[in-house]
Amino acid sequence: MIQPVTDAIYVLNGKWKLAILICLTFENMRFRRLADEIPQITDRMLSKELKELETNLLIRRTVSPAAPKRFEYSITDHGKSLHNVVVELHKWGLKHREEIFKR
Amino acid sequence: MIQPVTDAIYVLNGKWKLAILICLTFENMRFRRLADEIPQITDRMLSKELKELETNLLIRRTVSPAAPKRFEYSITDHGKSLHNVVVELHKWGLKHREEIFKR
DNA sequence: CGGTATCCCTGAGGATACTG
DNA sequence: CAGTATCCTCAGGGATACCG
Repeated sequence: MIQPVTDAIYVLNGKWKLAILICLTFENMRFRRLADEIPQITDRMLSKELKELETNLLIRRTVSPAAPKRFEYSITDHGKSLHNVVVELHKWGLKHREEIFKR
Repeated sequence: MIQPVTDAIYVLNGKWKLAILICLTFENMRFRRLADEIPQITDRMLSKELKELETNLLIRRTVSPAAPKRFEYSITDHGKSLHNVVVELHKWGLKHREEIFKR
């Protein structure tokens, strides 16, 4: 019963996963662009996180056929299906902040 | 914009937090009972996680006045307000499992 | 541009023993 | 029963340099 919840957390685990997913929600991006959008991330971590997201089918990496080759990352339908989760986390995060500060 | 999401994740972070919260959703429990309900957890980790959950106002620890003193943990209203988050994580976790296995 | 390869360090979490 | 105290391990993640 708790397992699916744990699974979900596990997939979203990693310091930059949600930042990357949220970026790609707005538009498709190439590697360098993502690195610029997410200020503190290193190339190494960006590379690692992208691979894990791809393995979990949340994003996809496409290569343009023509030269110069371009590698573009985009969110999959499965990735988009995280929307409700993110919305609830967002709502609760705001609420929690209030709750903590009013004490 | 991403900050509240990060906050929420941060509060739920820790290997046993959700397990503990879900246990306490069903009934109030004392330390030893929780340790029994969550098979792999050690006393040290249970103690740590309980303290963090209490600091974040998700659970409360009450001491019975009469001897023998009993220490009971229960979920707060704020803790209960995580319900929607947990439900969405659960739904998505199930969906994700399907998605991964059908490949 | 789109990454790898190395090296390193910290902190989450485990094992075990002990206490009031 | 309800935890603390100690010690230890390992993996997540940072810094930096390099490659096709």
